[in-house]
Amino acid sequence: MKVEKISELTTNRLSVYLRCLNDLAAHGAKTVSSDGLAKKFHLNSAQIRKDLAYFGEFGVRGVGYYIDELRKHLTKILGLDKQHRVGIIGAGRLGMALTDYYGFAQSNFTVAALFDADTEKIGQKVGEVEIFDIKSFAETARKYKIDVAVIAVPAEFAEDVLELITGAGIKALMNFAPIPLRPHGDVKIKNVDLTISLESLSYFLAKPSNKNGKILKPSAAKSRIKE
Amino acid sequence: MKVEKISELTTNRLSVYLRCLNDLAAHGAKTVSSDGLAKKFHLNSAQIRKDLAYFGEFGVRGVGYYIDELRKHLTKILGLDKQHRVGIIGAGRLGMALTDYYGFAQSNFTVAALFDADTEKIGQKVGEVEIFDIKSFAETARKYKIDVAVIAVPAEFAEDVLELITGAGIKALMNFAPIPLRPHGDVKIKNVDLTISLESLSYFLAKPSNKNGKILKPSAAKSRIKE
DNA sequence: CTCAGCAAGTTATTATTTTCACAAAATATC
DNA sequence: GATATTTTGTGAAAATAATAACTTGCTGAG
Repeated sequence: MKVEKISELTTNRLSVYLRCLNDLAAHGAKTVSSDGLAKKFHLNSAQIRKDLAYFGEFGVRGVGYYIDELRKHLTKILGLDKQHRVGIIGAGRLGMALTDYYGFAQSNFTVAALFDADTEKIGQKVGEVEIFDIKSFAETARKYKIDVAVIAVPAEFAEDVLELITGAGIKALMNFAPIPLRPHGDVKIKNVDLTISLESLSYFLAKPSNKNGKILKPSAAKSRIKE
Repeated sequence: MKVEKISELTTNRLSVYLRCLNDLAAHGAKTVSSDGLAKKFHLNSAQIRKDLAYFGEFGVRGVGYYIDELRKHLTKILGLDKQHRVGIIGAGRLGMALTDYYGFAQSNFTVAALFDADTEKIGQKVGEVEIFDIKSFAETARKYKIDVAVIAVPAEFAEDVLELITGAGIKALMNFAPIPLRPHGDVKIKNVDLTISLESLSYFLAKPSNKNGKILKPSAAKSRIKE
C-alpha cells in the first residue's frame, strides 16, 4: 500500500460503503465480499476493493470482509469517531432547517450556534441553539469550540462570510450559497449548489431527445444560413 | 459540431457560466472572451470554449462572446425558459424549508404541492402550498401539472417513494434522502447527499496530514506485526 | 486592401478515474 | 496434506475528463 493522494471520489464512496455495511449489520450479516456488496448496492466490486486498499488490508482472501471490523475501520478513517461542532451562518429558512436536520443529529455533528446579521433574530433560539451576532463569529466560535461552518446566506454575502470564517481558523465548511466558493489555503469546502442541481434537471427535461425521441443536431439551423 | 453525449459535468458548468454572465451583464459588460471569463471566475478557458462548442458556435473570433446573446442561448439550452412545477414529498423540516427556498422562487421552478403520509399534516398549508396525502400523489401530480419531484423523506422510505413517483410518470427528481437512488428507465435523479458531504468534511479534519503535518503510512503498524 | 492581433473552435496531449483480469492468499474438501 | 474454490489486492487496460497547443476566422488600424 502506497501513500498517495486519496481522491475525494474515493472518500465519498467510503461513506456509501459504511452505510451499506450498517444496513447489512442491521440484518445480522457477519461478513461480506466486495462482490456481495457490489451486487446488493449496485456498485463495482473492483472499485470497492481498490478504495479500501488505499487505507490498509482489511479483507481476508477467500472470506471477504468482517463487517463489524470494516465498519470500525471506516468510522475511524472518516473521523466519525470524533465529535464535531457546527456553526451555521444565516438563520433564514435554510439555516433553521439545517439546524435540526436529522442528518446532523444522528451523526457526530452537533449544531452549536447559529449566526445572523439581523438584529431582530440575534438572541432568539431555534430549538436549543442560540442565534448570535455574525460580528461575534470569531469569539463565539472559539467559545463554543466550533470546527465546522455551514454557509446558508444569499450568494452576495457568501464570499465575505468565507473570509470571516477562515479568518477565525475554521478549516472545514459547507456552502449552500449558489456560488462556488474556492478555498484559500488549507481549508476544505463542500459546495452544495442546489441551483446547479435544479438546472441540471431542467436541462434533462428540456433537451431535444426528451421532447420527441429524435436527436436533433443543434447546429442544423445555423449551418443552413449559408445554403 | 457532432451530436454526442453531453457529460453532466459539462451541463453543470453551463449553469455556472450562466451565473457568471449574469454577473457581468449586471456590471454593464457587453462582450467577454473565454479567457476573460476564466480569469475572473477561476475557470479554464479551453473548457469553457469546449463546453459551449458542444451546442453551437456562439462566439465571434477576435471578439469573444456577446454576453446577452450567450445568456439567451444558455437559458434555452438549460430549459430555463420553461416553467417547471415541483412536488415535494415529505413535509418535515427539510421539505418545508425547501418549499420556500429562494432558489426555487427566483428560478423557473414553482413549488406546486407538498406530500406527506402524516394525517395530522394533510390539508395544512406551508405558505401558499397545500400538503396532500402521499397516497394521492399520482392524481394530484397530474392535477397540478407537476413535472419535478423532490424527495425529502427519511432513507427507509426513499425507495418506495421513488417507485411511486416514477410510476406517476415523473421524469426528473431530486433526492435529499441519505441513500443514493438509481433511476429505473428514462428518469433523471439528482442525489443531494448531505451525509456524504458532512463525512467528507469529517475525513478532511481527521486525516493524518491534518493532525501533525506528517504523512503517516497507515499500513506501518500492520506490516510491523510480522517483524 | 492588407496585415497584425486576437480569440473562437478544434485537435492533440495529459491526467484522472473506472473497469478488467489475474496472481496471491486464505479456506474448505476430500 | 494436496487440491479445488473463493475472494482479496493490484497491475494493466479502457474510458472519461481536463488541459494545452494549434488552426481558422474575424476585426480594426494603417
